[in-house]
Amino acid sequence: MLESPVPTSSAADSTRQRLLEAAGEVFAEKGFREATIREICKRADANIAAINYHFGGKERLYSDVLRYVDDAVHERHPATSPDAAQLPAQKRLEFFIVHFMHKVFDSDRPAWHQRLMTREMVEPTFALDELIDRNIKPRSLILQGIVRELLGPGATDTRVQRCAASVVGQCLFYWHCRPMIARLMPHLGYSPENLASIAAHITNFALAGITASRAIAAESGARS
Amino acid sequence: MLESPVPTSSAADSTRQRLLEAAGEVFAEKGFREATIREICKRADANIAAINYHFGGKERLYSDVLRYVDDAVHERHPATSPDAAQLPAQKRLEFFIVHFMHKVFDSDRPAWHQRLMTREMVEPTFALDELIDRNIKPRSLILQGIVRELLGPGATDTRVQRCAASVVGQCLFYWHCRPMIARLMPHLGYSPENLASIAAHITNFALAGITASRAIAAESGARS
DNA sequence: GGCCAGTTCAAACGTCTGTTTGACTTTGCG
DNA sequence: CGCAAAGTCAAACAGACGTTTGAACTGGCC
Repeated sequence: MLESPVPTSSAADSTRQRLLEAAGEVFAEKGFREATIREICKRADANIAAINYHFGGKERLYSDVLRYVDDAVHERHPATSPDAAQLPAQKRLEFFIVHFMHKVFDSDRPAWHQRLMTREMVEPTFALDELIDRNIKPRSLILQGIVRELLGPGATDTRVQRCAASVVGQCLFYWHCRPMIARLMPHLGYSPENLASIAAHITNFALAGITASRAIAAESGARS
Repeated sequence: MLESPVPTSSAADSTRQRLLEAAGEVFAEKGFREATIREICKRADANIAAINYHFGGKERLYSDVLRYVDDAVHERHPATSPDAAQLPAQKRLEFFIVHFMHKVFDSDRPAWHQRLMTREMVEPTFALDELIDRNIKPRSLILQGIVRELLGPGATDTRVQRCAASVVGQCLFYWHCRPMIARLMPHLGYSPENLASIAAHITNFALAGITASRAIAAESGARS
């Protein structure tokens, strides 16, 4: 109502849009259960009944918000660089890790995304399966492709997946354990420089780990 | 009432004890907010008012449960082997990783522990600080000691902490992202053999990563 | 027995939740 | 304009929640 930059969206979408934004904030802060539609509506300057009118209930609002935020954030943060085909696997791994870290710690509007995802991991809701098929699985396959190339031909799926897990696990630790890290190492912040430095560490660490895994595979393969 | 193996505990502790056990279960399953004292009391065969009588409220019950479970689990799963002093750092790292994985995926009674800890990470409560000082910090220092030895003299604190983070991050990924892993790689279970195999992978991966980090430190140190 | 602190119990309280209701206003179109 | 559909709003609803209450029961001690 106050602003409608995109003329194609009807005026009716305005409250709907504001509700989506406000709900993203509140759900990320409080989680599904602890978030109240009263607070969401207050932040969106909407009436309580608007949620049931536009979304049909709190649950359907939640899954709509999740889809909305997930798509927005995956549009902002690509998993592969445009010229990926010409880059060696090492560079593509570096690109993946750097952008993964930036996606996770993006302090811009869709900062709720990672919070919402984390909550889905702690207590999956009806909305998780769709998210995985839609965005997580494709990205997982991209990473596995990179890792497979680094492991060389003949690497088993299990080995590829474990190495990929080691990559993502290193990145996500800084997110998942933030409250603990903040208390154990208060000096460690998440400035862009720090993020880049951490990403560089993870890349080196992972490349060495993958190379070692390749050597072990070759060794046990030769033995058999 | 039905059983009191330790004669020193008075009969009055019986309901209190049952409430602690039941509350551990329910809090782990539902989280603090979504867990209801009515369900806890039903599982403990106690009256609703018992919680306020014995603990003084839901919040104080929660922090008592957290302390209770945390101590129990850290007693079961040591961070260092008894003969640690005589073992090389590689072996101590392996021991740490294997037992860390077992602690996290312990399917016995205190299986709630990791769930409760994860919830504290997603939304820290008043109880987190005490837990960190009591159990997490000492274990973190043990791991940092091992890593520091592997990195060699002169390793900066930052480098030590990042390598330690890479170790723990790899382990916790399998826990934190369980719902996702279950959907992306349904075949991957958490049997003891699988756990041991994953621990072995992480150990090798981490040792190679730490060695590489040591080489980079030496290189940049030599350059300056 | 008489007494009292410790403990249990069913019932009720006040508050907060998501949802529904029915009247009201706005919008789009002939 | 006239009118139906779309949207908004304050108020009320029914249910669940944590907590409180006051009476009933338990056991040990004089």
